[in-house]
Amino acid sequence: MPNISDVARKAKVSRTTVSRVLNGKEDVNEETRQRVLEAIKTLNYRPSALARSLVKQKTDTIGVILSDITDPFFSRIIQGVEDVAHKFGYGIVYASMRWDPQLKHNYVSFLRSGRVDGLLMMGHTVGNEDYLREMVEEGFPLVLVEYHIDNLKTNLLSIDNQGGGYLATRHLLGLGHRRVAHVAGHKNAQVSQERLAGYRQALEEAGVPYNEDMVVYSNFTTEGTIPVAKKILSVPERPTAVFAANDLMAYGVIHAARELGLQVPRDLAVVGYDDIELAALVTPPLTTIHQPRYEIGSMAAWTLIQQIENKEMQPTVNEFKTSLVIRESCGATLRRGNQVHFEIS
Amino acid sequence: MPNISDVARKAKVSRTTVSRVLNGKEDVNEETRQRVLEAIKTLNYRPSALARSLVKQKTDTIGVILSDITDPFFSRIIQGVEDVAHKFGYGIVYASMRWDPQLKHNYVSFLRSGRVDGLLMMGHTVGNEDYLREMVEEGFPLVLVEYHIDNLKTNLLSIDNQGGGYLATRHLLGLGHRRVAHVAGHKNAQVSQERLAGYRQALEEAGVPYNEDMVVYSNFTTEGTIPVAKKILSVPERPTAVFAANDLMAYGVIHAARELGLQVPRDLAVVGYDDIELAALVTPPLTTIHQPRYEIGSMAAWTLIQQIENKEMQPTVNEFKTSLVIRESCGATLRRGNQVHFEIS
DNA sequence: CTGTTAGCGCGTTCAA
DNA sequence: TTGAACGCGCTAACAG
Repeated sequence: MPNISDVARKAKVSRTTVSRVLNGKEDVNEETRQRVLEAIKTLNYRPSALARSLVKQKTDTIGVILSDITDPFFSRIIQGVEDVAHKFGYGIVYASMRWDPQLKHNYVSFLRSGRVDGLLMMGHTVGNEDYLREMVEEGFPLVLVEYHIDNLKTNLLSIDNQGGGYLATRHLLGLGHRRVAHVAGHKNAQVSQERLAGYRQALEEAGVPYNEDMVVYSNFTTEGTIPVAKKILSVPERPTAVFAANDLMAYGVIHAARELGLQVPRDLAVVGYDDIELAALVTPPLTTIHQPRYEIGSMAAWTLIQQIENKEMQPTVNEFKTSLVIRESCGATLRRGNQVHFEIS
Repeated sequence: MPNISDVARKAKVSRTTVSRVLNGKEDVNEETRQRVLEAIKTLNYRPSALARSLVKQKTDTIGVILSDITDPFFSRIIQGVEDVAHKFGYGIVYASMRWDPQLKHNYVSFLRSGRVDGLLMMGHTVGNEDYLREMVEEGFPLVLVEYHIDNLKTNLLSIDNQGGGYLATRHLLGLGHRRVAHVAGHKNAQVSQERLAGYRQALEEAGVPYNEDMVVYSNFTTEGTIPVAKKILSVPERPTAVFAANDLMAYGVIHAARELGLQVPRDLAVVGYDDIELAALVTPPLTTIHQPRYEIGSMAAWTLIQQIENKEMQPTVNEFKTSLVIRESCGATLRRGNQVHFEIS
């Protein structure tokens, strides 16, 4: 790979001049500029982003660290992030930490040691994260999505997870169910706790005692959910409804139910969470909690870029609301004709 | 952010010595080492990966460029890539080019200008890609997945797409179908052409004339497929079977069919491609073409790392086979009891 | 065992 | 309009 000196030599100018045409400065004689351009072309020269970043202390890149890059929940969020980032001239690099706090920490160090101008983190685990505090104190641009840390003054986009869990559970209770189970997400994921809290809130409001045998933790995947779903559906007093903390797990529940000879929604009502694209399109179409994912992604990217380009900016906090989307997996729409009173959500 | 000189000053040694303890060299007095370590800790010093990469001409990072990071097809591949890369001490950065050749080109330039040691590319578009030729000629480590370019001597992992298309179509023909439609993928994706060729091959073999009205192009997404699927299912002599070039589009077909009052598999047989995780788990379970995705991903990463660490290596070519997974979306298993002769695949 | 010197590839003064 | 000199933060070669 040729470097800027090779070009300078070939064009018979100084490296400084090459640098000037590279960066589109005006004060270069048109003739020399052409000479330089030609040299660049014949040498097939490409400036080193590395060296450039080193001297400018700027990479024009943002890093996105997420819990699991294969989770469809992130798909629309990522689109939002990309659209905004590209518009502002930033590239994006992703890192997938696969719910491993150690791997997450590694990636944070990896990326912030000069590789990116700022970090967007989403899909978090609960744990010791003093290093995030340090980052914030040092002024490293950071945006967290769905991740509240006490006394941490940084940009935060939160989604009303408790509200979502509440909506989902209330819907099931409103349909007359009393034995409502909950399949929670990753035990050390913050959203799991919040959605569970919403579930409990709805139960309490309806006067249904909380029974911890009705709650199982899973891992946000369909495959991982099938066995635990089978277990919870095999107890003597089996639940008649399940609220799953994401759509993938909801399909795990549905699949498990089918293997046990139960039909959804006839024998079991199921509500999911996330409203992934497929939720509307497969059978049964899933009743689920919708989140404005594209908006979350674009807002997150915008916030991060603002902080990168304006270090003085005060941290912002945005809360996004969720909504219930009623489809067919809990029988509400089917019953609409004759049992409207069941549907109160 | 403190730098290595700050540490050196604090520990009252030279920068070189700091560098030595940083890189775990043995020839450092234990006492000085401790002094340095302490200085590092109190200053909260973190070495700049940027500067280090600049001097070592090595980033310990591989870049992965893919067509659409939100496509579940990539999920297991990515897991394979990550497992291998981490084992060898490499980080990974992803870029999603969203089927935009220009964006792809941009990301290639972006990443190879010193940001990564090698590039893994998958999910390709057909187009002018002389820049890939240049990369290969310059010896830049490169692995292509499912992307054949004439006379390009680089590492290639190919999957037998034509064979997969053939398997899928033959299965439908073997079940007695004669009006078999095909929903192809992105028009400028290479895999689309190959799977289409397999479709035609099977038709020809069965003596069924090729009818181009039976082929529509879509974009590998469920949403994008619903309208075109509706169109192809609304012709007077409507198809009784559809081979879709990926599973997401197969679900688009199924959804469209349902909206038209057709039941799958009773009124329409559908075969997908990819065998994404959800394919086995939603209703109807999808008959589809399986590809060894985890193996593809791990092999791709391994090959790339080999080339990075051993520049003399000869390019390797690996071809992976596909297989047909029979589930319920084309009625084969349902008929097994009484019409076994239909099933020849 | 430790320090000095040189250089990775570039951008940015400041003079000329 | 151009170039020399310096520095970004780090590692490597060579002395001592």
